[in-house]
Order: sequence, then structure tokens, then C-alpha cells
Amino acid sequence: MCFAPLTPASSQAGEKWLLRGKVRPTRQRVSLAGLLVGDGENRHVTAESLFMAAKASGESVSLATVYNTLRAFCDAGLLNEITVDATRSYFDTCVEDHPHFFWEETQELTDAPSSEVEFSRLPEAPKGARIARVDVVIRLRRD
Amino acid sequence: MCFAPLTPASSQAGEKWLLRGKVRPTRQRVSLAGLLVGDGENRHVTAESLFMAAKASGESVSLATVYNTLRAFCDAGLLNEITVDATRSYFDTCVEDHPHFFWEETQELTDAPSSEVEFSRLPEAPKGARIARVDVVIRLRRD
DNA sequence: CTATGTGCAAATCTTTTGCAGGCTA
DNA sequence: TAGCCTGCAAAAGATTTGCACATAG
Repeated sequence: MCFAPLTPASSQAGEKWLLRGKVRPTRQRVSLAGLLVGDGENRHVTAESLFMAAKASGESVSLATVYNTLRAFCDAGLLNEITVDATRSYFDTCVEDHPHFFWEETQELTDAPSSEVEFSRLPEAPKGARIARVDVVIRLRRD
Repeated sequence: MCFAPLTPASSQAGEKWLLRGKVRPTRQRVSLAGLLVGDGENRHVTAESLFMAAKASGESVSLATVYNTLRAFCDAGLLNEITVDATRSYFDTCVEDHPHFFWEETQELTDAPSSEVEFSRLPEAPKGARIARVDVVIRLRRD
């Protein structure tokens, strides 16, 4: 997992992103946002991986704040939580519903080319319910 | 979530199922197996729900044993672990790869009619990897 | 100035593990 | 009998929370 370098430009991109979600841009949030979206790339992170990246960039953020911040970004619609592993939460900077590859060996989550996953048939939602999202996780094993 | 009633017949069904997985049929395992497959229905359980069901049937099984047993059944290929919730593991008595409905309101997992989910296109596995499984979870929200 | 965010440590929740005693083959 | 299984309690790992202090608007 590789993060955006922290530069004035990435901070500015992060700040703009925060404002889109109406999240108050504190120092810690701007740093984390910069790491996540500072270069415009999509990323898949865990609390732990983001925390390490922040430390590696010399930013001082506590692990609890990383957790709270990821949750706040999710609530603001800036991130999507992806469930692929029963013991860890993954967050995706791309909030659209799209398929993922999950590398069982490295526990890494990446985007699957969404143009190459297509349903020819999907069931109706049972009465009284509607489909909120369709999660597709393609689990990969090294051969 | 509803379990099979514990009867001599369900115990026998459970025992046969255990033998198929070459799992030694201890008293606790036979009880849990009976609750899971005693009536031939497919079930989706969590450690907690199975533990409660065992208690409700008057079986004496510790929670740790339920966890260990579910893990053992999985390793034996008798159950499938389904990842839909980052905080809880679900186990399915149907070991074939098939799609699920997840009811966000009740946190309940059910089978989606697999005849009604069909891909018209799936990506190639990236080089060096093969597709181990394709998880499809249709998240439902009450409307 | 006031509401909201942060950091730390402690709490919580699910799951696993160590160990002493029990039971299956 | 030998080895695997069980139960309990304690450990482990991820995440949340309480509270005092700091900071954005």
C-alpha cells in the first residue's frame, strides 16, 4: 500500500476534499486526507496502514484519531467501507459501488476493472426491501 | 435464525455429516451438527447464535468450544465462512460458492436464489494468480 | 466564546489460546 | 493407553469510548 506524498499541493487537495464532505479541516484530518487523496489516486486502506503512513510522514496522529477520522469520513460520504476480512475494516477512496480483488496472500485489496464485471441477471429485492449495494469480491490466490 | 430441533434423527444426521468430514463425533460436536444440519436445511449462523441455540436446547457447550468447533468444521470442508460484517463471522452449511442477501437491519444472512445471479463477464485473474472464489453479497435495506 | 476534535488509556467485543482434566478410537 | 477434545479463564487484536485539553469558526 502506497500513499500520496505530503506536500503543500496534496494538503490543498485534501482540504478541498474535506470541504466537499463538510468535515471540519483540522490539522490531523488535513494530513490524513492528503495521504489518502493528495494525488488523485484511489486507495484502499486500513486504520493501521493509514496510521503507519502518517507516522512515516512525520505527522503526529494517534491511532484512535485515525479510527475516528476514518469513521467520520465514511459518515460524510467521502469514503466507503469494504468488508472483505472478518477481522479488519478496509476503506476505499472511491465511493461508487464497484468490484474488488482481494489478494489472500498479502491481504491486499485492489480495484477490479469494473468494465469487466457485469451481471446478466440480478434477483429482485424481496418485498419490503430494496438493494442498497451489491458487493463483489474476487478472491485471488497465488498459483 | 432458526435451528433444527434436537431429536435422535437429527443427531444421526449430524453424525453422518461429521463422518463425511472425518471429524471425530464427540458429544458436543454431534449436538452442534444436529442443530446445523439435522433437518437438511441450509443455515447461516454466527458463533453467538449457535451458542444460544445450544443453550436453548439444553445442551451444555462452552462458547470457546463453539468457536473451535465452527473452525474445525470449516477446516474439514463442512462449512463455509462468509464475510459480510467486519465484526462477526458467519458460517454457511452450504459450501458451494453462491450469492447472499444481507439484511442490514437485522444483520441476517440468507441465500439469494443463485439461479438469478449470473455474470455476463468476469475479469481474468491477474497473472500469477487464480480466482479462488467470487463473493457476491446483495445488501438489503428495508424501504 | 462555544462547539467540536484530539490524545491517551481504559473499556468493549469477537475470537483464539494455554492448560488441566475427560473422552474416543 | 495415547491423542484429541472440552471447558474455563486469560490473552489477543481491532475498534470504540470517556474525559481533560486543544482548536476551528
